[in-house]
Amino acid sequence: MNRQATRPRAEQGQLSIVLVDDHAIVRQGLRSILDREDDMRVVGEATTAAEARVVLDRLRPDIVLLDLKLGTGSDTEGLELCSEITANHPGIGVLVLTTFLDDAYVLEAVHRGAKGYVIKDVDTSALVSAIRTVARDESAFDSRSASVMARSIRTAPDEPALTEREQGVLELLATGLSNRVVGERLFISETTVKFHVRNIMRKLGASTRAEAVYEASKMGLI
Amino acid sequence: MNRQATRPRAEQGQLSIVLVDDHAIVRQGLRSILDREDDMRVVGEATTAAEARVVLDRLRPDIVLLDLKLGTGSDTEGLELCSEITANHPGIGVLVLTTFLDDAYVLEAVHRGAKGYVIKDVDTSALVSAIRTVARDESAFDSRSASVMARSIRTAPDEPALTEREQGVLELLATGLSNRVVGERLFISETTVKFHVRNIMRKLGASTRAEAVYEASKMGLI
DNA sequence: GGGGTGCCCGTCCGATCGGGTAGGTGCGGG
DNA sequence: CCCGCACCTACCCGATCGGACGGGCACCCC
Repeated sequence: MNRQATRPRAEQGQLSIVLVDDHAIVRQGLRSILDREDDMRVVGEATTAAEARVVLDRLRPDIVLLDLKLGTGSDTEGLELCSEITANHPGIGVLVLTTFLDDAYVLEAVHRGAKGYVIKDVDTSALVSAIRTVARDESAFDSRSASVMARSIRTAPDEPALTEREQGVLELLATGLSNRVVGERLFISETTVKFHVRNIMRKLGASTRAEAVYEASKMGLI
Repeated sequence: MNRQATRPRAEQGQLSIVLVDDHAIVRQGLRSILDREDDMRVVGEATTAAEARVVLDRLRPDIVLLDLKLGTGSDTEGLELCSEITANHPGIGVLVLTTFLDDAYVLEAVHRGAKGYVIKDVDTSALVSAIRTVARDESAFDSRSASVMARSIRTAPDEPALTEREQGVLELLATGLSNRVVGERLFISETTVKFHVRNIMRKLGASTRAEAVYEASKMGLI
């Protein structure tokens, strides 16, 4: 561990990689795995989005392995970082690496320019092969991610996007409040609440509020 | 990596450890971290509950680091394994290691004899210290886990346990079916469905079916 | 045998939901 | 300037829910 890493880029032919993950255990695991590959070199690590911005700006690696769930903060922190990287550093290939498969997240990550999406429970050879794929500027999605995308394309054309108001109504719905009480909380009439509830159910493809809550919960909206 | 590990037990004074986790990355990370500690030695690994049974039976380590989420199968696989280990191998200290904090899981793990509960995003020193704590046969819970337990003690005396029937009703509830239709699906009368729904709501502390679905979703029941 | 629990069923009723109709406002982009 | 969109409101109505009574049967454990 006494190697110097002063140079921003790895040697010729080597892929420089930065790890962004708040789990020390995972970072250590990735390091161990990647250090065994002759053509790869982990040149930096970051544990938060803020730290990642600094590190990436300075090191400009070929690849960044990005965990979308960063810390306990906002769930979109990792996604926003993903957008930023692809916008500001087109040369950096973003390979998203998460713990489990979340349909909404896969799609969001793709929209935001991730070149690959890998679940952490892949074996090590699949991971390094995904990295090489992204390094060739191709897309790397494991079979499960791919099926998620395929499914979403044929089932959900676009719009599960709830408006701000609907989101607020939805959150109160989940706590078991009636339309009338939700209206009182949000200072709107019961009629309006019903209006929003119906729109929520329509957008989520649910036929009752209970199902809407279930779908929203699955999609991570609440 | 060419060391032999033929002997089931580590040398005198060393803690023998077995890793049970389906993520290769995590296992590798744990190995790297623990191998740096002079008094610890990773003597085996397992990726599934079945594999773990064999490995633990043969190696009988001092400590097992157990990820509760094993594979894509049943969510209770890890918990059941936890029970088995504490029942069949009282000498093995179970330190549960999961990706994120799930209130219900922490409690379940404790009930089933886990001596410690650590979230994967702790830093490495906290992890090794937790291992040493468990090795001394003390309890090791990080502050967040401890607060979950404290909270559950004062808010939920015991019984979120749903009966099999209630579980079935709950799952259909989440799909937005009415009491009548749920009854048709389960070949019971609508009245009986209402009976179960009310019991579900009571057990989950919910006042409507929507809230019940939300709570159940949070608790990982559906 | 009593007591606990899971499971099953019924009737009654007021409150609420789901869905339809009809409108209005404000704000931004083509 | 008009269109779309988010947001708000009102009336109506049948279906459903949530909760309150009442009952039953089978099981296991003390």
